[in-house]
Amino acid sequence: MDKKNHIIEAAKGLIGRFGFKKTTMEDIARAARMGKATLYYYFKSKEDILREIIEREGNRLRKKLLEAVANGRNTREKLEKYTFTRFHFLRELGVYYRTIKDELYSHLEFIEKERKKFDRFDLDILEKILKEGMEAGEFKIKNPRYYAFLLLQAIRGLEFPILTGEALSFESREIDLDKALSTLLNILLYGISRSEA
Amino acid sequence: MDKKNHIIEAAKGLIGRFGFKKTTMEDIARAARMGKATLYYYFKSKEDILREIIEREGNRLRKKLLEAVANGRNTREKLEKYTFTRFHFLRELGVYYRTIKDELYSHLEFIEKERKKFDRFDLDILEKILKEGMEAGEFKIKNPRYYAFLLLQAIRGLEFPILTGEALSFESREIDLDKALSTLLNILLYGISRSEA
DNA sequence: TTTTCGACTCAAAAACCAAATTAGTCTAAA
DNA sequence: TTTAGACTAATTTGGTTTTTGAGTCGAAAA
Repeated sequence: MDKKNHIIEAAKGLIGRFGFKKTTMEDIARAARMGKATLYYYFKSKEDILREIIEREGNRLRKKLLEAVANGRNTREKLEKYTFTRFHFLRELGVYYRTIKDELYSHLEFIEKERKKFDRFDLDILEKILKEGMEAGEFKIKNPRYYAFLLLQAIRGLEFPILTGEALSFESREIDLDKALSTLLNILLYGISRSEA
Repeated sequence: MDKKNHIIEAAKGLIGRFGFKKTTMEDIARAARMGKATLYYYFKSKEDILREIIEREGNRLRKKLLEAVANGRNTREKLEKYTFTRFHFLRELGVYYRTIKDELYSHLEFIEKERKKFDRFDLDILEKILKEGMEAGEFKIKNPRYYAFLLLQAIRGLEFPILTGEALSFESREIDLDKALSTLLNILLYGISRSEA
């Protein structure tokens, strides 16, 4: 298990720097100071190593998100902590995500699977936040899961440029994303009319 | 000028069906029933034909959008007409856009230019809608252009899947985008709390 | 028994080259 | 002013060889 971690760490570094295709099994073996065949004792394929890395990163982010949300006192705070956490994690992972995305023309099924898992998680957590808001009497909506979905897409509209590596710019200045996110939350919660009240 | 239109139409059909690279100048010449050299009398290069097509489509969309918005009686209606028009145009153009995007690994500068032109246009029109809303006493915000920007990004979050060709799905059912867009506008205008009032 | 490795295979990718296409030009004629 | 046929130079294609790298195996070390 400890060895497995060791391999994962080595692989993560290399893949992050050079991309998945450019990183060879020999490279990983060398970085982990062991023979190539040994890797196959712990992992059944090169793809399997990537699968594990992605799975772990996913779990790490989910854990972070749950912790972040737990600390919020009301809907506003929870949403803010949620989006910020998500956001900084994505930024941190950005390069990684992109190199992999670019290389894997053919999207691997486990990446697709992880993406779906995350979609569900996002919806679950947002739905929960909305339901708690309703219980606290903050507002009343009929279909919280549908609302969660719309919120999620709206938020993604802002974070999308990060994933593609473009800068989000407004009036040709690069934008402060935390601030933008915060204002967007205000709009979503209170509406344009009341968002500055 | 009429000949130019004729060429553009021929080219548009072919490029739409087979993509930009697969369509040869001879193909276009044949479809327009003229010699290849004639094309070069009207256009300085193959790229130049594409440039003109894109520019024209852009103008057509902008015109449609202006018309749509002009018919709205209040902010809500204007935004709805705006987003719906945008949206259906994008869907119609989807295939076109995608084949070109896929082929032009290297993004051409005139496409980038058109994209920027559109960004500005979007901001301008949304800002105008918001300002008119303020004048009508519907709401009061400090920085309408910044708000226009946030609105735009939020809306893009919903329409993005169209551009990439994915279906936007919620709970594994494909979603009615007009309806989703409409609800999102409610949220943006009135806030979650009041969006169902 | 569990773990590691060097040496091997084979499928896929890179490198290479020749042949064919095709964007763009030119000259001349309608 | 507009059109076209013949031409060129650059790019793309298709087919071949070479190299690389994922994955296996059997033996040895721990």
